Amino acid sequence: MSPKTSKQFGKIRKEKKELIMKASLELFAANGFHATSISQIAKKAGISKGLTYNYFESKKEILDELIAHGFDSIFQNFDMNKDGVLSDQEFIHFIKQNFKLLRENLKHWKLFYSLMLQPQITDTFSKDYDEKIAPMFQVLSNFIKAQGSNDPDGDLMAISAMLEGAFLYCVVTPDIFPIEVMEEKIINASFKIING
Amino acid sequence: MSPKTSKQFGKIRKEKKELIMKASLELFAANGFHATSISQIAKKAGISKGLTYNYFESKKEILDELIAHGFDSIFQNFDMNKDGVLSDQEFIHFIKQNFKLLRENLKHWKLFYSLMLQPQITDTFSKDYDEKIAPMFQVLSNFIKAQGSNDPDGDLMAISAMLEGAFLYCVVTPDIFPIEVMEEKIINASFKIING
Amino acid sequence: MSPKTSKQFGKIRKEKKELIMKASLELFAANGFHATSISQIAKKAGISKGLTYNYFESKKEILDELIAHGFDSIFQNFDMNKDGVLSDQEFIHFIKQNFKLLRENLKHWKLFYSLMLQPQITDTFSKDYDEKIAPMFQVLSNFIKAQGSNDPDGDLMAISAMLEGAFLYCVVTPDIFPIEVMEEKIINASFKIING
Amino acid sequence: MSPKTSKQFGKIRKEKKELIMKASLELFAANGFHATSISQIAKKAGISKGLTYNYFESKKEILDELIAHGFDSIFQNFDMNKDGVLSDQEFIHFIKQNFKLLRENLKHWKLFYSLMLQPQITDTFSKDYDEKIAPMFQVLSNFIKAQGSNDPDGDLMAISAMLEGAFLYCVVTPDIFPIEVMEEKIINASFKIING
DNA sequence: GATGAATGAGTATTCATTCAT
DNA sequence: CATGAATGAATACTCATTCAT
Repeated sequence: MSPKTSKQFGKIRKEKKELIMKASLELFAANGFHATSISQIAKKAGISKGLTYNYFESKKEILDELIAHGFDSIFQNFDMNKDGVLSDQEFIHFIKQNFKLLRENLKHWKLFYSLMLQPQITDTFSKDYDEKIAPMFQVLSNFIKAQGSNDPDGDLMAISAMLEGAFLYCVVTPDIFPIEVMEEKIINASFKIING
Repeated sequence: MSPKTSKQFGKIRKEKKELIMKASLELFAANGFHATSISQIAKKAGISKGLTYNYFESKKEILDELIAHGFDSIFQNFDMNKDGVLSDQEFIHFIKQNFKLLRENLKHWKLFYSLMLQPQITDTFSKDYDEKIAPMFQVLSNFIKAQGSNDPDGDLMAISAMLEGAFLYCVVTPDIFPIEVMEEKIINASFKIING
Repeated sequence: MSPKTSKQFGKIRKEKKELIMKASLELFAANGFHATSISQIAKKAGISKGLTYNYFESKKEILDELIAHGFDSIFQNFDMNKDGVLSDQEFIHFIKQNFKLLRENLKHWKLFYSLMLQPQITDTFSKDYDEKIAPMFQVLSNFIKAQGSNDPDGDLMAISAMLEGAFLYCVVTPDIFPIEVMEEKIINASFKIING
Repeated sequence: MSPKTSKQFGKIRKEKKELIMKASLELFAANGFHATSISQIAKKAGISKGLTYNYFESKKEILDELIAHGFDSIFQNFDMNKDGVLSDQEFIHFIKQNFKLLRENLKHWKLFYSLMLQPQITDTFSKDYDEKIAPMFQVLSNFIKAQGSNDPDGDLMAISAMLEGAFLYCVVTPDIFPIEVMEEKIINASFKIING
């Protein structure tokens, strides 16, 4: 007879919101933002269209929260040794860690890549992304220099491109490129580039 | 008032069609397929909405022809030495040739990349792309083996990823990464990987 | 923990209901019936949406009760001398009394006027309004005749229109037309019309 | 076989636009702006919902054009003797002219009155209305002063209110108040007020 | 009595596509 | 070949109302 406590309501809100975001992420990643309708999201989440708007102001806001949340879940484990110098073993672990995060957030990465190619959707996104990814470059740069490369900038460019391309392959054709093998080859190639 | 010859008509048709495709490519590359309307295309091409349907069955068909045409213009210059073996100089030229094609067709590439990430748009596209790109892999593979690499498959993977990533950088942030420099570094890194 | 008496409950009910009606009146008067949502009303009244339906069957019913209640609060002080004859002083007092009621119920009047112009909202409203307002006409009519007007019906028409227009001005542009001045001029003009 | 000329298209556009505005005016006047849906407008105009947007950017734009057009059709015949002085006959004619315009544009007036009471709909509207109506006050003011009234400002106030109220009666209950009679009584009363 | 999550029908608006001329 | 008026289905979003707790 008593009304629900605000704690109960909070729990419901949290769970339902996650449900909607999960459904949205899958659809956005699979079909793109524009091609995904609120109806589809609601259907996939098993709720009514109207309820979506009890939790999000707009379709765009779902995307924004998804991006913010994606960033967090990807980059929260990403802060070791940012400014220091990595040993060979630590570098290897660093790359493996990145691939691990990729594997665990494949859909987020797919979403990010597709947003990159349609920058008008989220103008703020690019900036955030650049800021978040910059430390990664810094780690790489430090390592390359510490290894005594004779062209640190060039090597950084090549290795970054290689990583980006490897990620893209994993995202687009995860079943063709075995991520574990890719991972190992990328690590080996990195050392060859630096020490070559 | 002399009636136009069918040859003249053919020429007009061809030119109008190219006009529409040019407008579409720019809009699709800039804003994405879904976010681009037939009205925008017609306006940009300087024709009426209705006329568009005189040349294309649907919006989707414009995209399909754009993809097909993009493939052609990219890969038509891509058939030298497919099955043979490249010298170092020829390999360098081959990579440079690829970057040249990229530079000249930046919008097509942007479109391709965004389509890659939304495969449902053109299911046939992926297959075509794979078929078209396969010879490139073959050329790379041949070269790597001829260079005496001790892990040809691994090196191919790494170099492919590096190229793909380099292309992606050039497409997404053409003003940040100077393509010419990128080109040189990629070539150098390739040799290091193979010979390292 | 003693259970509330039914009397206490009744008091709570009454107060909550008045709270809702007060909030509704302000919003309806300011923004119109259609442009006002139950959410807004509930928020303004500091209660939940659902509770509104514990006191009113529907949004429409709030309006209906508001109208009924508005009539009451306006016309309850309005029954002196209905059938009798007014002296000059009493007539003046009568007009002043009307302006006083107007001033005290400006929002009700604004609501009434806007409803008048959208009769479909409350079909019953017009009839009620006519019935309620009829005695006022009667008082005016009696006074005009007693004053020896040579065109009682015409004068009634003119004075009624003048009062209605004055009320409208006061409702729509209360800051432009000083009600007190308006009041005085209307009274003077009435005598001029009757005695002219 | 030949395409429609731009002249033909212009004619179609003009006629269709008027059709939509006519339907909209009737519905807005009868039911109010908010309570009228685009579906209703399209249905009444005998066209599809979509076509409405070929002619108007939004529902609000229909209202705006309706207001602008209403002003024009009401006030275009309204510029005689604005700054001069009216004889008795000219004053009578002036009032009659106003009632004539009212009769011919009853729906526009109804719309205007209902907008007045929901000022948030068109903030610009009030200002325009005030500017347009000001000359009318000027004409009245000039006449009253020329007649030698001993309280010109007060008389202007009373007469303005009387006119406004008369208009409101005509708009709201056109079948109860015979406009012609009203007209005559208003004129008489005006003279009584001024000369009283 | 009180809450706010949930629903579903409704609203304005967009847009690919058709068609008469 | 060329036009743009016209359609209708789809889309994002709103809101009165219900209901489990």
